[in-house]
Amino acid sequence: MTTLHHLQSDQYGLRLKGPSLTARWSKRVRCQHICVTLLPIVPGPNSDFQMVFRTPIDFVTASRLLLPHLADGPTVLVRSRSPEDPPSTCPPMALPGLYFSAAQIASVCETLEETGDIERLARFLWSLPLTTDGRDSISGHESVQRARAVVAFHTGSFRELYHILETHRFTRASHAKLQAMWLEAHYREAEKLRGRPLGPVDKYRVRKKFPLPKTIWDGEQKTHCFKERTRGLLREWYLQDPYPNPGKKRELAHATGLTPTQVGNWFKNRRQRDRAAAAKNRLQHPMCPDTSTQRTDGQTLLSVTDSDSDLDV
DNA sequence: GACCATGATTTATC
DNA sequence: GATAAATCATGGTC
Repeated sequence: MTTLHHLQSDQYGLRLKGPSLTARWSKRVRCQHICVTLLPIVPGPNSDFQMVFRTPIDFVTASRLLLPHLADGPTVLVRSRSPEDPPSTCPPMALPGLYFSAAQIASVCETLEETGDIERLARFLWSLPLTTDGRDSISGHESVQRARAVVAFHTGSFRELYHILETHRFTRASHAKLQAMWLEAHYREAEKLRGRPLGPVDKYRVRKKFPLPKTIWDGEQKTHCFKERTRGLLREWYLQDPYPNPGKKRELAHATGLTPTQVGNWFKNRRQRDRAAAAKNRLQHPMCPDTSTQRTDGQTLLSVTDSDSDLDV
């Protein structure tokens, strides 16, 4: 788990200081648990004991709750630093009773987001310093902003969600999830406004009304129609044989720049719509002879109707 | 808002 | 695996 790795690699040597007790904390990861041992440096009535935490957030929460009771005086926890890790390169974040770097906070956010425990994620975010302008090292971290967006979405704070998504640039890896949240939030608001579930067309209009912000969209657009030259080639081949074999499909795919699947879809749709058009034609003109012909292999081959040839396929 | 065209997907059948 | 049928998703027009 990423977070555990970060915590482990950071080699916490937390020191608990108080008038009557100085204890050194060591931490090791045991399976999926964080195991923390309190080792009194000054011999006294306090014996060694261990605390085991399931997740980093448990570790954080428990530290905040328990440590003040372990010292007589005000508790100060500091991260031990190696000489090559001067404080200026990694300013610690002042959680009450505990310091974490921005990277560590981001890791906790990622872990909680992965586990889906939004309530705990919300509590963790709430415990962070109040800086939301994105200029500090915490808010500048994508994982933290994504976590804030997730929490805003799940709590129905859609205004906040939109603000986060519109004012922070996210990497491509986050786009799919954030786009889904953006759309779903707008769908829910529209549903609430209309008092009924949205149909596909309603959703389409919502999407048009609230296009994805550039911060969560790379600008790539799916093509709605193939190029005219491509469609011309497909039409020609279809007239020759509406049931191309895999070899022909590959050949046509190469010629058009489409994938064989796209070629297959096109022929599939074309046959289906030709049949529908022919059926409709028969209903409207029952006396007219059937325009379908038979393939040499016995399957029905539908001719291209007048209306079909007018279609810009 | 209704409707259409079109590419993609899903489901059932052979 | 290929196909038919139904359906969804999207872009567009009126």
